[in-house]
Amino acid sequence: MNAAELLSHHHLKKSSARISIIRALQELETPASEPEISNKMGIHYDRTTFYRSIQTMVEAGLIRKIVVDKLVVRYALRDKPDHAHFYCDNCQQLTCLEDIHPGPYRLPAGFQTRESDVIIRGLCNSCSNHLPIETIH
Amino acid sequence: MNAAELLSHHHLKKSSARISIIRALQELETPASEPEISNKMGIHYDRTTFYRSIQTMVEAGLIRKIVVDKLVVRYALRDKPDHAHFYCDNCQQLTCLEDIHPGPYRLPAGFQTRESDVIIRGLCNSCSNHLPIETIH
DNA sequence: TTCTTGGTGCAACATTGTTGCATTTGATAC
DNA sequence: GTATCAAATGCAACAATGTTGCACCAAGAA
Ligand SMILES: [Mn+2]
Ligand SMILES: [Mn+2]
Ligand SMILES: [Zn+2]
Ligand SMILES: [Zn+2]
Repeated sequence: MNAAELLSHHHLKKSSARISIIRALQELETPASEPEISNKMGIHYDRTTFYRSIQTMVEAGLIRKIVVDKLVVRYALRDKPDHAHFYCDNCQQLTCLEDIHPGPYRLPAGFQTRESDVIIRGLCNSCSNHLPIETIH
Repeated sequence: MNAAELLSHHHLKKSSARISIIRALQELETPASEPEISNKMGIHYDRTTFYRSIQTMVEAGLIRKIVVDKLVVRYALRDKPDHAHFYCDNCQQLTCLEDIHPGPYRLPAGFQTRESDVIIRGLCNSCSNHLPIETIH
């Protein structure tokens, strides 16, 4: 599904910023940070517009915002069912754990879930294999 | 358990900053942000020292850092078993869901979990009762 | 083509966390 | 108690990320 189709699917106007953000995310194929996305978007990039566009698309459900930790925020197209994410403390790579689905959670009476996040931090397979234990503090 | 005992329990030096952070968290009784904690700490507050002290105590396992979203970070004493947290999009209150425990998760081979977070966002019981539906956008 | 709503670009600002370095303090040994 | 030394603190400067106000522009509908 291309950028224009995704936008009309979510009842959003087509606009240059939105289209280039979506294309950047499609090329990157993995959840990406603002700097990573802006690199793909080339010149004529405005940070304010980025944040406003991202927010619109997040609220529309087109894009997923994954907050691993303060200073570690990644964005991804919401093209797969919700799933947990693994963040490697060593190599900073974010891995989609598409087999781990959040919830459903049994909440106290009256609480309404809008969205849930599962973030697992640790060492990824590559780092736990290649790293001598002493260097992991 | 008082502040000094908690520190020695975790093999950390007693220091004025650490003690007053712990006391603030004990008084607040709920996960609190840096501004909330610093208010409780009164005058003679230094933000750099706060962040260095918090980091030390988080790494020692004395304090839990709960990242709800960028610009929404809360800290709490790690005095209960790990549990999920509910963040109300309307009133911004963070509720401990002590009955919901994260994981254990079955990860791909080689992945090692160090810590996991479950954040559920939506409307709390108070807000879903009192709020007319139209005002929830 | 015109109209209108909403998107964009820019400047200024806000919040939260970090780094370097000189000074002070807590814990231990004497 | 006093000396010692590593570690904690305080301050200034900086960095990263997101927000707000406002003038201008562009997409989509009439
Ligand atoms: Mn994912
Ligand atoms: Mn809690
Ligand atoms: Zn890794
Ligand atoms: Zn609420």
